[in-house]
Amino acid sequence: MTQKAAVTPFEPESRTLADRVCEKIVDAIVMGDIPPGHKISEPELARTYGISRGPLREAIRRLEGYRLVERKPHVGARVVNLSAKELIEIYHVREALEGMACRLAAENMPQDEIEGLRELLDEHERNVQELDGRSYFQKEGDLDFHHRIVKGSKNEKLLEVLGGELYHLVRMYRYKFSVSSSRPKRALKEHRQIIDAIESRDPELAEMLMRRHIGAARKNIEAKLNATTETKGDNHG
Amino acid sequence: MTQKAAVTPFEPESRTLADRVCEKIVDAIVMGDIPPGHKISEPELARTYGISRGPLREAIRRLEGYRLVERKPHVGARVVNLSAKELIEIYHVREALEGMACRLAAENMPQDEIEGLRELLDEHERNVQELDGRSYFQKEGDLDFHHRIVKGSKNEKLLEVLGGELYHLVRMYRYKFSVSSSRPKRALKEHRQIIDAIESRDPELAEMLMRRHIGAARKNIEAKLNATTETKGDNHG
DNA sequence: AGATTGAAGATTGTCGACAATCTTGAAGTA
DNA sequence: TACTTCAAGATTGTCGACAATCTTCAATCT
Repeated sequence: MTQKAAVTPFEPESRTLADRVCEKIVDAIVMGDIPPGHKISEPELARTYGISRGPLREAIRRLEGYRLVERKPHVGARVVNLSAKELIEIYHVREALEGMACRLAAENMPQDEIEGLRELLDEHERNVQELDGRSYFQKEGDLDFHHRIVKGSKNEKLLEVLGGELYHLVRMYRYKFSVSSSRPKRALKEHRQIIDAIESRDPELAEMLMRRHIGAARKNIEAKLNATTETKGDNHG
Repeated sequence: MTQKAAVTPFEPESRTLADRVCEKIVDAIVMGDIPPGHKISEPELARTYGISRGPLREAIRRLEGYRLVERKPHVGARVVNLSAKELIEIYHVREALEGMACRLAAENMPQDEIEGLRELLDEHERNVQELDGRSYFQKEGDLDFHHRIVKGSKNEKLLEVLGGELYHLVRMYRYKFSVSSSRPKRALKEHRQIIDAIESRDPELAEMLMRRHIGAARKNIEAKLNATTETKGDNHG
């Protein structure tokens, strides 16, 4: 708190190089700038981001923890290319985990967070009415809704697993499949039912509704996949 | 397949240095040789295992992925020291995840794996009768039972999450709390009920029984924690 | 022609050294 | 005495270079 801020020209960026570069690569992968199945070349990325291979390898190792890349010894890392089966598997995991999160949220979520969630849903409703159908922002909003419920469960481990391993993958693939946002009104109604159950402090109902909600999204994807499998086959030709 | 094997004296150890050292450190932490809360010194461990800091940092980063250590920038890594709250949280996650695994196992587990699981339980029963009470091996056997069911779900992501983030922590703390092995006969009976439900291809019942089983273990730990909290306070003084 | 072998190139794994940051302890002051 | 300051030591972050391994592709053999 002395003149420290004056000495450093722009920002000290207390975070490490690996931190920042990892974040950038995550965005690049999630946004599709680095497509699924693409090779992760250490020298190339090191040049791209202007850093040495040391912190870059640290960043790549973190991406592996996020399940965004897969590494083989002496061969290198590639961006994951989820098969249809794996994508469905993730939704089974989400159903179990977020169902439990919803149950715990019904027990532990503070009243003010519940009210904040209701305001979020009101905002979503305005977006849905406005765009009426192809609600682009609904996707982010949907993840925000789910994220807040997990936080409301007050279970740190739940947040770690969902946020650390599954969240990035879901973000990565939400652009391909319009996951429940194809029926935004229906999803919004389900969201309101869920928050009602949480506010009623009814853990069993809250869990059941969330599992049904995610299960419906899964079946929606399964249907789309079955439809496209006929014409296009598996992904990644 | 030429005389390649003759050239290499002992074993090529195709695995990387980081792989082997990581495994050793995992064992050291799980076995308690490196106690919870202990500082992970890079130079010290590098000397201990006779390697450079490069692969050692790789190993430590992997330990962070296993949730066995926590790192802070410019400070270092420490072995995690789970609070009572966190330990309970893990059992909530297990209840959700393994409940789903059990549901899926009832749908997907092949008949031969089910029979293998029955043989495992027969072996457990012999151990229980033999030792009648303090069944040391029951702990490993219990984890083996749960692991096989997760494999039987045929859901790779489920296996990744449970095996990658939670399994090591459960192994690490199973020595402190005798988790359900305090009632081995009861646990064995529950295991048989679960495998019956799986063989009956009854997903709902299978999930319910597994969740009840893990929930009972959790309540068992909660009781022990409440009992010891009075005398000893939180862990890690 | 097709398959196999081998060498050249590139990439990953490992190492040692330097810079930046944190921790520790003593010296100095109110 | 208690608190602040600061300097020495140690630790982590970063870098560049070398070694081991993999990949690629051309030359050779069947």
